[in-house]
Amino acid sequence: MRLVQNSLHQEVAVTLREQIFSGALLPGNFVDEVALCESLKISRTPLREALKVLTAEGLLRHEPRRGCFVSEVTEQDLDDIFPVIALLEGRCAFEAARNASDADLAALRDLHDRLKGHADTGRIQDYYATNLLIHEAIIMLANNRWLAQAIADLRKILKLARLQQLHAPGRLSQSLAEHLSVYAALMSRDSEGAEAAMRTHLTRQRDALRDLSRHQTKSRVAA
Amino acid sequence: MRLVQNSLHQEVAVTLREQIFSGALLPGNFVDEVALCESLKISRTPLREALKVLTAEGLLRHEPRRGCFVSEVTEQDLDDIFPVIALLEGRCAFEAARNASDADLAALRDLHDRLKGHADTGRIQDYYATNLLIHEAIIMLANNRWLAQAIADLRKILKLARLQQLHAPGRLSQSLAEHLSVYAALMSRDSEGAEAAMRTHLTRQRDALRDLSRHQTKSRVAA
DNA sequence: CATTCCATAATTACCTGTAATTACGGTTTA
DNA sequence: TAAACCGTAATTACAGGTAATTATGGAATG
Repeated sequence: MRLVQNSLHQEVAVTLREQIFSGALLPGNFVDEVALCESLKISRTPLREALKVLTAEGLLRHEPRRGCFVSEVTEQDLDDIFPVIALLEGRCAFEAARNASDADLAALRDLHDRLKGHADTGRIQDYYATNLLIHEAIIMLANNRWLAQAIADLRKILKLARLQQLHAPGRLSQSLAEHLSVYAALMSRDSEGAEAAMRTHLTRQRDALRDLSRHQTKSRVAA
Repeated sequence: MRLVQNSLHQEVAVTLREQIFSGALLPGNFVDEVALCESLKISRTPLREALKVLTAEGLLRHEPRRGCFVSEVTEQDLDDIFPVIALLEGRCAFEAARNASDADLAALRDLHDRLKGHADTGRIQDYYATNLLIHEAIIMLANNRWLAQAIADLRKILKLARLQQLHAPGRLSQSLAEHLSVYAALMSRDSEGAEAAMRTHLTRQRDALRDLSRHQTKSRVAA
């Protein structure tokens, strides 16, 4: 019997990711090693190892002899990332349409019912949580480890960007309709239709974000 | 003026990658920390930091309290990875057809001339080197940092797998024809044609490798 | 004879000290 | 007054030591 306790640097990496995604460490911020060591009550070695890992993931940027900074995501990055995710998740939808069992489709149906419920009642947080579950379910159904990995890598960066953004107001009903379109294609085992619908969904999501950020910028300038 | 000397762990990471890709460290092999420290004449800290980075990249697998091992790539991995690269590099070709300047196309023409030369004279090593240059050129022309990053991540794993494989004998002329097909589409600014041709090229490459590995396995069993 | 247990050796993981580099503040100088 | 220079403080990077876990080999036991 082997009871492998994870390395400390792995747990520290998890903690750091949480701190970044929760906004405790903001994009552009300097990562203070000694302060983190004290707050986490660990020594510098495992922390520094975790920093190397997060840097390799793209969440941090490392400047030799100067330290680590939380990565900043530009509009250009989003313009680059979204088409790639659309491509990759589109492929997931394509494969999912072929692989999904009846039970899988039933589970998806349940998720979409909940999604519609959240959209109708306007619960944005719940909507996004369920939305994420659906995306993850479809990614799982594609049953391709490396496809999933590539998407996860990019989604990490998107998650960073989301900290700098507001949520679009009228986006929910549009997003729901797009999701139902993907779902309908999956139900009828239309792989190409599912792929196209998923691409459309993610492309529109980028469009919505872009409109929003334009508005944000304008109000900032106005204020 | 700032003269930033790279961190030691970064240089060690580069060295380790070279050792892996050159076959000095083979897939499945245990990575002996103390032995590497002595051969590289460094202490354990920067080496261990580099190991964390390579692990995050997927080149190494880390088992807590047991050490690091060079990743092994299965046929299933290849079946998963190639379609994704085909998708991503297909997109690169699509964008390249739109972005390429006349000078870019001229440079590509030169590369393809050399590719043909190597194919005609049967210089496999040179062929693969030039082949790689063409792929990289098209990736650069797509001008999408994250698309390039995703491809680079996956190609690292492919490079690992290539150590375990032979080269297909009659593949060169077929590969050349596929490349010329991509090139022709780029020349005529046919983005969708370029995308489709690049996908075909990478799909066929997987097919060729699969046939080869079947043959390898059979001869191993026979021997 | 196989299996379990224990002690020892080897190795990983973590901590801390030292060296090296950078940032900062005050002083001097043009 | 502004700019450049130098000394000090702070911080990163590397090295080596200590603790903790795992692997190994031999002895004891069923």
